[in-house]
Amino acid sequence: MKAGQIAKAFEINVNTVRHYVRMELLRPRKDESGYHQFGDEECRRLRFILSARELGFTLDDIAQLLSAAEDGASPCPQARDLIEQRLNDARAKLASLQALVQRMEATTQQWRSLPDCQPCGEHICHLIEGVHHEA
Amino acid sequence: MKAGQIAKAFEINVNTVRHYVRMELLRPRKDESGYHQFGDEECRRLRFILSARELGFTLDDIAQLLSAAEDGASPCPQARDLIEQRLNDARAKLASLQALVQRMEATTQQWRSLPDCQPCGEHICHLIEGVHHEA
DNA sequence: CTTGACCTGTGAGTAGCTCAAAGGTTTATT
DNA sequence: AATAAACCTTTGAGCTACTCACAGGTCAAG
Repeated sequence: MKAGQIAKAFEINVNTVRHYVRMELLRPRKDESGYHQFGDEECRRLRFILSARELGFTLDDIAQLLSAAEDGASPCPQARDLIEQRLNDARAKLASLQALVQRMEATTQQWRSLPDCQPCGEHICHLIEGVHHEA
Repeated sequence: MKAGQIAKAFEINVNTVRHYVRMELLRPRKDESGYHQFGDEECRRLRFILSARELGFTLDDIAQLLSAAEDGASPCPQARDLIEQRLNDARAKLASLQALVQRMEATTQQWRSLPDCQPCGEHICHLIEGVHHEA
């Protein structure tokens, strides 16, 4: 299997495959003419990579897990640790994103009843700066 | 006002100020010895930038809005358009992040009742690959 | 024997900072 | 003064996970 073929098999961009090769998450052999040869082992690794990615592991995490597994160790304890961290990260991101969406929704809502402003030398955009002409 | 002072005044990292200068969102004059001079106009711009950032505008959006305002036009119509787009983007991100967090939560939950696995030549990590030995 | 479809490695672009390095200026202390 | 501390400047690079462009090699079909 060459790069394009494994990419098609897993339905991912061939550049993603090459990216993983560059990062050394995948380490295919090469044939005489310099083409990568993806065998069963590489398919196994790629399947693992994609599953882990789905679960929010970073590529760096994945590299660690793969490297543990290569050393014959169980990657599970690390996986349990790492997913906790990623889950915390994700929850934090989620919270700030939720707050952002709420701010944006409230803002667009408000803007519907406000007129456009003209540059006045004081502010650049009343809407954005939240300056509501009172009185 | 020099870079460090305006940064402190707005409670942001001085490197962020410099970043905005580099992007030309801020364009302070320079004194004889090459130091940036942030005056009222730059404070106004920075206040605007930070407000817009809070509302989810990209720095690129902000550059457009500033440039419109500089041309004497009202940035409001653009702002209304752009925030719709950013809101759509944010909602999409939010949805996929929510899905991720749910996947992660369900997964960590499941993992609590599953033992660590050993490398078996078939899979790299049963936990991650979701292979549950059935029967 | 040429065209087209692959393949390779490398460099750069994406967003918004953040930090480091190398060097100039100003201020405070001795 | 001299010197050191605390600023300032520009520039380049690092972060994440790709994605694309480019230059050039390989291979199968017509």
